[in-house]
Amino acid sequence: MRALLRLREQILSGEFAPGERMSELPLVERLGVSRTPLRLALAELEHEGLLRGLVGGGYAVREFTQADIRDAIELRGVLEGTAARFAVERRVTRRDLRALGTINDGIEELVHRADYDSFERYVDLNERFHARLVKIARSPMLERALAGLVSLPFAGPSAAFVLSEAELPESREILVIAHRHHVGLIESIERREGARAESLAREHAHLALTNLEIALRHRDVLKRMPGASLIALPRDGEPQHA
Amino acid sequence: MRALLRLREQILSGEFAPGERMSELPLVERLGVSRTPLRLALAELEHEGLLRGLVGGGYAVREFTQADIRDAIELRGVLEGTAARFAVERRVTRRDLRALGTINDGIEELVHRADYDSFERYVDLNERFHARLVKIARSPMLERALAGLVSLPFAGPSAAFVLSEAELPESREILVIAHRHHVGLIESIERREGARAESLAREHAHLALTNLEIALRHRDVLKRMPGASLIALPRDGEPQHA
DNA sequence: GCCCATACACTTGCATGCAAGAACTCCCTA
DNA sequence: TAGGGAGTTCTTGCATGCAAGTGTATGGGC
Repeated sequence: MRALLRLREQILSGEFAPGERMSELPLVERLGVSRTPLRLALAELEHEGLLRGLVGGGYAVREFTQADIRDAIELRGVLEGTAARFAVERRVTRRDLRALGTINDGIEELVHRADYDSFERYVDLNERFHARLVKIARSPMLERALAGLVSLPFAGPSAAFVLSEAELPESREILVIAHRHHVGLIESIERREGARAESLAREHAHLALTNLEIALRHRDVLKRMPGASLIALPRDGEPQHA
Repeated sequence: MRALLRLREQILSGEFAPGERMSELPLVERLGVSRTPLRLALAELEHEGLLRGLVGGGYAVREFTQADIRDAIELRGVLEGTAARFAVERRVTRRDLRALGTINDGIEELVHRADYDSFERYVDLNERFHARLVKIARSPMLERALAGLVSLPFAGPSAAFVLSEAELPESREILVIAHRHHVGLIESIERREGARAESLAREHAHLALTNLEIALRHRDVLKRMPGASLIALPRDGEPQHA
């Protein structure tokens, strides 16, 4: 377990160049564990998507294009939209809706604050809102599919909120809009409006995409995002095909 | 690798009771491999969804409810629908469309035949159609998400076609309808009708669900499906909550 | 007779040693 | 000088031995 945690941390902090082969022996002395747990950790991280297997055995850090990130976020929207629709179709309880409402009330209080503690609490509440939304869909399969997506460092529901920490002017508005999306989601689920709930969840994810595109224009901000070194940034003047 | 293949095969053929602890030492002599590759295989199968980790370490064969299976198939529809929409939005090439058409023409020829060889060819062509559909979405993230789903034994695009092999009267009609769905999918993608393409793919997956529900009424047929022993069948007179 | 404590056995997790395979380099030959 | 072959080294994959933790069973004490 130690091997997994330390290795993931080192990968996300950019200590390995994407694409280069990660030989086991150097990693053994770097992480202070034996090859057996290391191999397990490498296999685990391949499943998470952070590593990719090489042809002759061995692994390399995976590199993500901006298109990959866009797709991952959009797919999260698609799956969370399905979660919202499932919640509607499966008669969510009032208790679940109240829980969502309470979390979102907590978010509302924080939207207009600017200190770092508030930011941390915001991220925590936001994660809990999204986790609860998936939970009320009552679908282990859906939970599994979403878990496979948000294991990617930039695909989670709060990944792009490095912006508000950075106090960019756009970030405040985005928090307001995100809160409004949450309100609409609760409302549409309560009224059994499945199609609206699904679209809203998709649009909500697109907000993260907007967030990300702002971050990509402020690369100093992007650097704070864990796993930023895994993103293939196009060299200036070399447009990346969408 | 040997360990992984043999273990998966034995699980799918029902040689382990769902829920019971799979100790390593008995598996070692059963599979004829050492504990090291065995542990890797166990971890791999946990990721595939066939095993679940137990609290104090160790694994058990996972049991799937009918609701799980329904959800997995519906999620495949959601993701393949997204693939179809991506294909539209990303300007699929004529070459890709031709390839889909060619595969589907091959399917049309087989729909009205009844021999076993034709069944095998049908399954092969069907798999290729779905694989190509995902490919033309040009999204590695989407491919990954779908791969995580269809690793489940009953969620793949051809899993429920044990029916037509069994020559049930309903199965012939279902093949005709499935072929028509494929035609509609190609058409809508060609005409850049993203919403229609997405809905059609979803409806197409629902056909597999219909298929499965027929199979659940003919349990002798269900038995032919690999991994059937992992399905929690409700005891008669004990309705399963949907 | 019942409950608690201790000891034993079984389980998983880790480390190390070994073998097989592939790639790279160096040398020899054409 | 260039190409091929052989040797060496580095790589991953597998097996086994060992230790630590947990659960259970048995015995002793209250």
